[in-house]
Amino acid sequence: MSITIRDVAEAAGVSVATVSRVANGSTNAYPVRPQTRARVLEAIATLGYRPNDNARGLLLKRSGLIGIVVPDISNPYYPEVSRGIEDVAHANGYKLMFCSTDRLPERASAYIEALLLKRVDGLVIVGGGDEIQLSAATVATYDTKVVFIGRPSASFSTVRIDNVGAARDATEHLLALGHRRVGFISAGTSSNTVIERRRGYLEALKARGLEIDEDLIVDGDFTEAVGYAAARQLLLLENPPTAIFAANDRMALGAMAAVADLGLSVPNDVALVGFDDVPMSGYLRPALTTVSLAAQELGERAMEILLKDIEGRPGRRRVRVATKLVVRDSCGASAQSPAGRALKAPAA
Amino acid sequence: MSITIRDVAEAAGVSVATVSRVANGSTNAYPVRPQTRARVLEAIATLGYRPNDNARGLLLKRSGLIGIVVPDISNPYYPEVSRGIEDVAHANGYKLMFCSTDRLPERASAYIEALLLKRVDGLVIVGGGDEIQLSAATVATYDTKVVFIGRPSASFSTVRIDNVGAARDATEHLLALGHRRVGFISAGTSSNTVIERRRGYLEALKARGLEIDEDLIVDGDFTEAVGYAAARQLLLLENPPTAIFAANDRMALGAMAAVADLGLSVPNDVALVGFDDVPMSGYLRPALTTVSLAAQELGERAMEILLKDIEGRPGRRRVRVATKLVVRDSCGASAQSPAGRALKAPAA
DNA sequence: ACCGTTTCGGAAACGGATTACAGAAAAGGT
DNA sequence: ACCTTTTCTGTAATCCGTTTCCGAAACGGT
Repeated sequence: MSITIRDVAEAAGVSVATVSRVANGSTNAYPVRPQTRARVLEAIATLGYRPNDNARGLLLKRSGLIGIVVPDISNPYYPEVSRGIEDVAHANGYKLMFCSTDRLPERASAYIEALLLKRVDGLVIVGGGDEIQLSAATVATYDTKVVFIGRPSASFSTVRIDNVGAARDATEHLLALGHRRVGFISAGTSSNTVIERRRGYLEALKARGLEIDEDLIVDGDFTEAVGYAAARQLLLLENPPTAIFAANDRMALGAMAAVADLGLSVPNDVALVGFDDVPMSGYLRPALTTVSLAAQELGERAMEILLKDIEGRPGRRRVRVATKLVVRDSCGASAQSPAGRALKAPAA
Repeated sequence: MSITIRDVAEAAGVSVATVSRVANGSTNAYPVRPQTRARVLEAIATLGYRPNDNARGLLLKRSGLIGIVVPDISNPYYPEVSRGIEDVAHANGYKLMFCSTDRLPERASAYIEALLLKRVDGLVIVGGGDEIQLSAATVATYDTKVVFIGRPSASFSTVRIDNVGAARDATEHLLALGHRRVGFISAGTSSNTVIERRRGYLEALKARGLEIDEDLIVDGDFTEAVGYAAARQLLLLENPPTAIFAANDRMALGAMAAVADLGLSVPNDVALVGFDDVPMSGYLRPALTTVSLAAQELGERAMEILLKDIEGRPGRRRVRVATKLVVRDSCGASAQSPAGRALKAPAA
């Protein structure tokens, strides 16, 4: 059916060994004469030969594949991370196998298993959701390099941001602007990420000696729709918050819509801060104040770790990528410093 | 190093054939005694045996992989398409190899080549960009099933939407609201998709006997940043448009920001219509009027075609997925029909 | 106890590419 | 011309699962 190396060998009148040597950069130890090489290359071209990666992988014990598992492809944050991984992977001759679990445990484990069967050379697990349960013992059987992005681990390499600190800073920013009732739109307890962001929020309140009002903490699920509902719930309280901190930008967008639909305005009636700094956030009006976390860089760092591991310099590495509060208009701070509006000009 | 089927056989005191029969659903013709089966299963579990997919693929000539190539993972439209593909693929035991070309020709061809080397069982090429040049003769050498989403082809199966018709309807909608100067934010000539949308725009104007003002057509590139710049350029014309039709939602968002920054308002000063209906669009305020194109369904249809092809019922299939103009607030029509505001309640 | 079925398990071939080893051809030296 | 060295090419083993073909064991019947 498909063209094998033997077909090429026959067409060129040489042995399979010679074809192989031509196809890959011929080993210096076994050079191929230019005219022979030319004959082989011609045969490859005319037959349209494509070496079978299964056969290569079987023998070489490497697939040239990196597996990447993300919780939810429709959240723009993950594509950004993926792009970082992809850029570094591609530059080093690796290809990506990309899987989105949609936060479904069965799908998550099915995908991880499939990636292992494919003998990926490395595995990047993105996000801290509990749809993925990985004991160190389990991962130890994987026979591939593993790195986590945004998930704490005592045994494996991780690339993370300081969610607690960033959320604390974001909340403190609102408090510094004079807000005393700050709502928080959370997202369950299934994701480490959100748990940490919530902790940062609480720490900021405590640092100011404010007491925690549980009514001000509402559960979301990372989507606009639920952000909308959560904000609505907050704003319809007897004693509504004057500021809302949403655990991600998508929920912040939903919240912004809810504020508008209640006839209120951001930031005058309600200040709003998000988290992630996805591309759209700077183009909302009012532009969204949010925590920028260099998603692409997270991916790049993770892939670099993987490369080192693959090249035989293993070790548990832990990288922290810096975050930055991007102050735009939605928090109301720009009235004092118009420069905070990052996107007056289209240059992002 | 890693556990092979022979290790398992030895541990269980049986032959490799028996292990294989247990691991897969034992062929009816060669049953395995329950106690033997149990011994084997136990050995598999304790050793943590994972059959090598390279070896299987080599022998069985199938990889269980579907390759998918998208132009730009950061545009939310493509993740939606992917999810459609993924759902159907996953339900049928196929896994996805996902690649984003970032519209770079070298990367596109490198990825397609890599997917072919991996012997994917099927290939979905998404988008109509010219970074991918595929002659029928080239694809014919691929030795895998191929389906295009959003790219016309005389020789291969396609899943498409009626871009021309949808753009015509969207433009006509603006014209029906009384607009006579309607700007169009395009996106180069490299993508079929945008060429068709532009044609639809022009057809709508012609149908009304309006003459084309080239100044009203500005080039974008699918991103918010360039949408912003393009809208700004349009609105600063001596004779600016009263309505703008953007070739996708991301550019529409940029345009919305530009309108606001010029001290104008949507829809009162400028009516705005987008294309794609990405998740955020319903949560912008004003909510974005846009063309909804069932991205997920596109993916599902494509994958279904692939499955049929793989199962031995080949043939060139052409599927059209319906689009729908979702009238929200940004076009100014909702003043007449408040029901047009699709997202008063969070239920999307 | 013997024979004929049925049920199970094993040996071996196969898939396609890589590479160590050996052997052939060409080049170099006298 | 002949021998040594260098340069090239071919043979065959190997990677790991699957499956076909056979032989062995177990069972039932008489």
